[in-house]
Amino acid sequence: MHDREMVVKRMLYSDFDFSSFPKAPRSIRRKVSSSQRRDDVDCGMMRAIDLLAYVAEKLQEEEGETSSNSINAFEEGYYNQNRLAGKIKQEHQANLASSKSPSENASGVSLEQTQVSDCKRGRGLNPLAGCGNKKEDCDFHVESGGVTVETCVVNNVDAGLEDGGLISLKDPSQLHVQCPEPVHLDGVPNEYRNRSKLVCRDDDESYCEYYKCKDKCNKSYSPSLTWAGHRRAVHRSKCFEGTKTDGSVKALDRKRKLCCRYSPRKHETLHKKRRLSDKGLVVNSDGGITSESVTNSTEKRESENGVLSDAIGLHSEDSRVKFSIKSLRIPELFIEVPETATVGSLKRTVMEAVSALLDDGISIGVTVQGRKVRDDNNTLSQTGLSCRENLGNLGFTLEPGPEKLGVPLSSENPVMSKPTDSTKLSERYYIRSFDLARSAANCVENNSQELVPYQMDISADEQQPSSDSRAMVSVSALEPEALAIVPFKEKPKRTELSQRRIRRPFSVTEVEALVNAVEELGTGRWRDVKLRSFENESHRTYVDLKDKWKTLVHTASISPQQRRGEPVPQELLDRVLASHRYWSQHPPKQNGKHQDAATMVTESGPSM
DNA sequence: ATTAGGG
DNA sequence: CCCTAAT
Repeated sequence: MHDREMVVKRMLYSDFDFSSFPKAPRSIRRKVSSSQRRDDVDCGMMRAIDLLAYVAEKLQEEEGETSSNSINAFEEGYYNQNRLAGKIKQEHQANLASSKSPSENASGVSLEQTQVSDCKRGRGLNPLAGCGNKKEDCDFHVESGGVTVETCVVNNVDAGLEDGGLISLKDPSQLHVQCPEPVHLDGVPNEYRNRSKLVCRDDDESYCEYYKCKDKCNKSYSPSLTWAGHRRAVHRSKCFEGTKTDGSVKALDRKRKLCCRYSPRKHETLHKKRRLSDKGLVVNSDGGITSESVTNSTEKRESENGVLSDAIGLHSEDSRVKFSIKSLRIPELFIEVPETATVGSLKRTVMEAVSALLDDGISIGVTVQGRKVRDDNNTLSQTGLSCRENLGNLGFTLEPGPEKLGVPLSSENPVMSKPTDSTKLSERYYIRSFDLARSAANCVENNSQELVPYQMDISADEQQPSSDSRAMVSVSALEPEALAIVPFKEKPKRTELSQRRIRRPFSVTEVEALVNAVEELGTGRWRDVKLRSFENESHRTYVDLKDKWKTLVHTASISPQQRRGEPVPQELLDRVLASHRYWSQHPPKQNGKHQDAATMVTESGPSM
């Protein structure tokens, strides 16, 4: 209840005077039962928005008489009329008081519900329908972002206009409407606020602006709560406690995440830099608020989302490795809750999920160069973590405790099975594996205060704005009892076992060494190349060398203008092409003596 | 474990 | 760089 009140209050922090709106008779309004209104809440919202559209139009007409610029008539009309504020708040709170239970939430429309439902409504609706207005063909767009307040107002408006009670106007100038501010969750950047305006255009070339909500963002997931690890089932029954009716956690594959996400947008470099390290809990209302939206208010998110933060600080001397862990995160956490869930319950769901994870015990994995170090007996230097050679590539992962692995879900808790589908019971369900967490550690070279960029910071530049590896909360419109687990269908793309390695561009020196080796050994002997010229560079695998050669050949084949990155001397590129050409015609003999560079150059002819 | 090639 | 198939 408190949560809902809070939401509503936030919705209503701009007041709306309702006194000038004629109301339908009480008898009519009373006909709308609580359940009806809940079921028809979307319609109610839209009708209210319709009303607002009409009001806006009227205001616009008013404005149009004195100003030719009517673009923002709607908003201006709202903002210029302040004196009738207040009453709607009382009405809305009254509605709250009359709602029977928090779960019904008939009038306390949640943020999620608002946005999703408005998304559903989408465009193409006639905002004037139901208002008795003659206008037609309004292009009515609703895009996600901030329809919240309208909805809130809508309920009140709706209450007054049930049964299509005729209004919203002998003298439109008497209308005094204050435009409610859109309600946004913390961290939503301005771009979404800016784009969240709704444009209502009619045939008169005049239009007003509302808030928009994209209708393509309707995808919802079946509520479920699952936990995953290593292709083996990991069920945390604790996660269900208190969440099985209103929330869920599910691991999803990365592709699925994209379904309800805004198309990527460019962000400032600063945001890019921070993207990965700042990623955290994100509220996603089916396209409304996405993870990449949360790129500001860093400090706050640090405290909110750093599940384990400021964990370790180590110092070093001599040959010791020193590093610090800024934070440990749980980025791949998926949570689904019904759209009727309140923000408060959403928070609780996340909290329970995280708590369950921690309470059930986790183990720490160590990755070096993105590769898991399995042998606990290895020394850091043995794992290639000599700071002299490897800078900033020590990583940690949070994993489920080993005792949690290998448990098929079918033998678990009945909650885990779909209660309505007995055939499913016989299937073996697995919870998708996913990155429970990962972190980057700073490895500082001995005798140096120079910090190596965080792995995440570096890779952030490589990431698209809608990059993965973040927690996301989506909202589902499905029934709470549709609790389901995720059948294991496919191998997860990447788990903590195989974190992507940091990108480390080859230096010219390395390129030269590579060219020298290939000239001598030929292509196809990458292991030998590795051993010959890169044995001490543990982060360069023979596959890396092979790949680099491939890109070198490509680079040498394109025009200099098309090349990127640190320029490779043309002389080297020429040698690359020469070697490539030569070894294409002279496959290195297996176990045979290798051709040396002199021979190659000779046989390549004068064109070299 | 290596190599080759597509992504 | 990653992933996978083929050796």
